[in-house]
Amino acid sequence: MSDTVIDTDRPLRADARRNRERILESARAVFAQYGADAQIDDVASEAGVGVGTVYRHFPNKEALLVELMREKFRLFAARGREALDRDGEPFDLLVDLLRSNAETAASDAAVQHALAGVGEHIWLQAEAEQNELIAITEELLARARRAGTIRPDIGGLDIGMLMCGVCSTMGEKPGFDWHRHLDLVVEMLRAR
Amino acid sequence: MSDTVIDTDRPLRADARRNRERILESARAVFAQYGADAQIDDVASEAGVGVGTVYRHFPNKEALLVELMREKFRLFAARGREALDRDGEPFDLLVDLLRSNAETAASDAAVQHALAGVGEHIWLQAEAEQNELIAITEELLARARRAGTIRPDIGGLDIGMLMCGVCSTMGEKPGFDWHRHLDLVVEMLRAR
Amino acid sequence: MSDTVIDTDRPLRADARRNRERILESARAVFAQYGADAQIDDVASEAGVGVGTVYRHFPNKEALLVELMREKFRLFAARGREALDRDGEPFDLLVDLLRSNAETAASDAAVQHALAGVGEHIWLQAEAEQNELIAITEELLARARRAGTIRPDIGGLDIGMLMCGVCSTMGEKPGFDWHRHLDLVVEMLRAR
Amino acid sequence: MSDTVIDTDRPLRADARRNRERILESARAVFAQYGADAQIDDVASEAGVGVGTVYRHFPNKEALLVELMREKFRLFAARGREALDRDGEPFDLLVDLLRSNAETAASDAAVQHALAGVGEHIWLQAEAEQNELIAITEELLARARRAGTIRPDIGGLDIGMLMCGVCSTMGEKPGFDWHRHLDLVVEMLRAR
DNA sequence: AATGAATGAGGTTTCATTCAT
DNA sequence: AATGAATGAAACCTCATTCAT
Repeated sequence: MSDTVIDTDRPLRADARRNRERILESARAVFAQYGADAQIDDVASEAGVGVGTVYRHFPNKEALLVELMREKFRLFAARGREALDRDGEPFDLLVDLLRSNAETAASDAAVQHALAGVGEHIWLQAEAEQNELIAITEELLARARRAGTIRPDIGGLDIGMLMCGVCSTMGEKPGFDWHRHLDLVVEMLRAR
Repeated sequence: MSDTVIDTDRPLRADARRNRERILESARAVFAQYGADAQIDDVASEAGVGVGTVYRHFPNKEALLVELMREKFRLFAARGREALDRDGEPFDLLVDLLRSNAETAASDAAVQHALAGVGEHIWLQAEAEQNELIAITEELLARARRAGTIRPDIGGLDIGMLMCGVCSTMGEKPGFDWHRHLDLVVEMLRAR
Repeated sequence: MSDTVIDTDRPLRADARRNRERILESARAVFAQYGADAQIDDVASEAGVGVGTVYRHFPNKEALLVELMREKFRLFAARGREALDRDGEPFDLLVDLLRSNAETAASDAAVQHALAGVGEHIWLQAEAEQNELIAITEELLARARRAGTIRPDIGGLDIGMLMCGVCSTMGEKPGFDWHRHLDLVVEMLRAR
Repeated sequence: MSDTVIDTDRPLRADARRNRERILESARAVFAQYGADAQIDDVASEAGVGVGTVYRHFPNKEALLVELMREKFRLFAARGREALDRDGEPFDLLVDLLRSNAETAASDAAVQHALAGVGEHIWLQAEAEQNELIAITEELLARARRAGTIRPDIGGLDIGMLMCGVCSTMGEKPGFDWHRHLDLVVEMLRAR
């Protein structure tokens, strides 16, 4: 803790932090491409470190996946906060948010894995971040509700479920098109 | 089909067929409980047969999973055909169908696995059954469209995607409730 | 045993014998092509019988291989006897014999397997046939010795070893040419 | 080589190298005794390491066998080089070489397996070492040819084939005696 | 006597995790 | 703190042989 002051003059800790970053970066890339089946060894060599170093920073594979999911949720939350700060019609802001989040998920097999069905273990360990995200979503929903542009009975968890659903159709299933799926969801959300 | 007649005079076949049935039954149970990670050895011992017997009937694990999915799709299609034969408001018939199919999926981890996101390999090998299912769904949709009780732009593949989405929220994720998810989907489908 | 008389009026036994022949025929083909790694199932289906039938005639895979080797030795011996009956320079007769036997071996992976190095188990169970073959070879050698056209210190076992050696170079080893190998052997055998 | 200098300051490498050596040593022993049918697990436990360690050093069983064969070829080549450095009648030097190599092969079932007939896969993957060996043999042959003590038409590949042949008679086949076989080969090689 | 389905020990290989250096 | 070699429990699959029909 006391993050602000001493870090720079303790080179090893800075080194370790840099390593942690590199590991996460590689993990992002590797898991995004190959999904949760990717191997820790691949993450390590992509990061240019030994496996042991990965395990020093993350007790096991799951923990690494969890951290990646947390990151994603934090990213989604950050975008949500930006949306809250932005001017515009609340419903449209929400839709933009959902679209960009979906786009992010579409390029990351590990996210799809965690969001869609399997990988509950991972899901369950990111509760704080999810709650934060849901809270922010609720705020957007409240504004849209006030504006009368959204179905009034929709809650933050509903948004979560619907977006999980969209992610589940992002694979190579022939005939499926998650953009269309998302469009349908958006229409469903819109006030009549 | 014509179960009553010829079976008795093909004794060996009957035996093998019974085994095949038992294997599928066990596979259903084992995969339903442990998902696609379950082991062939477990399926075999659950069925009370040797591993070799499983491999005699299904060349590998995937083939077994595929067969289970095919079965499910056939079941869904059969229910669809029943719905087509039944009297009633087309949209309501469709909704009943979706509800009972979802209920079936909810009790089977392997189906969720295949429907939700991962397991595209499996999905891709059940094309014929999927197409059959989609065709039947289209017929139901057509009737509902004529009755004016469904959103007119919804197609069979849309139904497929939306139901995949519902399946993706059937896990233990806290706060999620697939019944609610399905209700939202149904409302979206309903003509305004 | 009394081969000539009773066979025709005991249909089952005739049937069985025909099966045995078919099994051996298929075994010849299958093992010739794939070597000793070929599977009993392949032999059975090639023969158009069930595996059980193969096992009724031969207690196990080895026994089948042994029988095939015995056959080969008998064939070699038969050719040897023909050579003994034929007129001609004894050494030349011997060389012709070796060449045609080598040609036979060259088209049969299982023979090579048994003759060359591995497969002693099989070798050891065909002693009677080998001794017969050696005895015939000795007779040919004796004649050639009397004619003064062969190295006088060569015995039947020597011929066996040298021919085993030739068989060991029949594989796909690049640069190797068993015809050349056999030519060298023949030159060595010739009296100076 | 330069074994004396750098090794000590690369500790981890030294460990791994020691393990690699132990694995090869055990593989030598195990394959020598049981032939190519021996199991990787046996090699591992003989070496006192886990199976995974064997697989870290050699991607599969064949690779291990190949390395053993390469070693042998390198040993044969080294002996050949020694012979080239030694004074003496070239033909006699060659014969000594062949005898000692044969003796080595006689105590190693895996070598016999690879040299004699089967195991072409293995053979084919040691080409470089074979070519080196053949080149050295050619040099010995050239000297003997100049000395007029060897049959002038014999080439390095001929020597290879003949020695393969000798190896093929090293098994337990009754009546066979590879020393006698080698003697015959030697006489064949000698200039008349 | 024939069939071929069933058996299951045994084989190779993978990969998350530990641990010596 | 970092390394990457080592570990070994699985996982999948094969195939010689048995046995119910």
